[in-house]
Amino acid sequence: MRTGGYNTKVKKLILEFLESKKNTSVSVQNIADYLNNCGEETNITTIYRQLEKLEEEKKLIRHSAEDGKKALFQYIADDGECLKHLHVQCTACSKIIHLDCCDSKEFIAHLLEKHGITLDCSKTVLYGLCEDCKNKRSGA
Amino acid sequence: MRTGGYNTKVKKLILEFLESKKNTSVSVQNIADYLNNCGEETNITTIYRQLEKLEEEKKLIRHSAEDGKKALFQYIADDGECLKHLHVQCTACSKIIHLDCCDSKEFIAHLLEKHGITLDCSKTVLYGLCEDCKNKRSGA
DNA sequence: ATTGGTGCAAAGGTTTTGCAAAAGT
DNA sequence: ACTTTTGCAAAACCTTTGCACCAAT
Repeated sequence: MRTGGYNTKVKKLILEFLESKKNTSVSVQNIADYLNNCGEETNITTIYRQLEKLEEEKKLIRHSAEDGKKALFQYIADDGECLKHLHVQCTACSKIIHLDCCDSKEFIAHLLEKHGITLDCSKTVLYGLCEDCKNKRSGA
Repeated sequence: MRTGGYNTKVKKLILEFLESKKNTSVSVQNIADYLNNCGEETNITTIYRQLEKLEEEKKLIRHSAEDGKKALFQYIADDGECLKHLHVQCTACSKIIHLDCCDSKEFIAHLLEKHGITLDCSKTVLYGLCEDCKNKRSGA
């Protein structure tokens, strides 16, 4: 039995969009706008339902916008590596930085060893200012 | 000019409640229920407005529930230490663990030095399973 | 033919806003 | 007296649900 369901236009386009936005997170509205631009006007309900499925298939992770008032979605690398490391999202430009370096993995290990905490990387997003945005800001 | 505004019953009670819940985060509804139990029935709008002010006064931080559909609030230690370290919230029992150990601060320093990222501890919450909940789960 | 996907309308939940009345300073 | 806070009603916003219809296998 396949898990992927049918291959519909909407599903393909959503995945395509998310893939092209690998380094950010997108809102339901962002997706709706994209589909509109593709000439594939899609009811927002359909988008919600597709996202639900894509989340189950572990093709993306869901987190919430900074204001906590809506959901944002992030594409996950096919190899599943994204589920093993943390992500930082810049509070200014929304760029997502993948922390797949040793030190960050050590931090995750530290949490487990010293604090007994099993971190859930799919639910956690760190927020901060990235280098580029900091420079822009101090330059201003 | 004072920043604190007037000292109203509602404000006092909300702070009192948040202080008593230092190690969790509470929702607006939690606060409303508490006020009700105190015999101080309060319109939910008022609670939202008080929380807004308390946030400005840096007495609490706001983050979003796991489902991303509502805001949660966490009391901040008077000395402001909470703004300098990260917090983990257990996805099972909602307990908040303060990461004020050296290794965690090293991690924050690492993000700045190696990745140029200035982490914002007031906006970041890590999610994972705490030791107690993990043991309960594996024991079941 | 069967199963899964879609659109629409309606409803649910959380949060915000405007205005007049009440309370704190 | 003056300023802030409150309550109420209404609205805004995001998300979910039910049902009939359409599309993919």
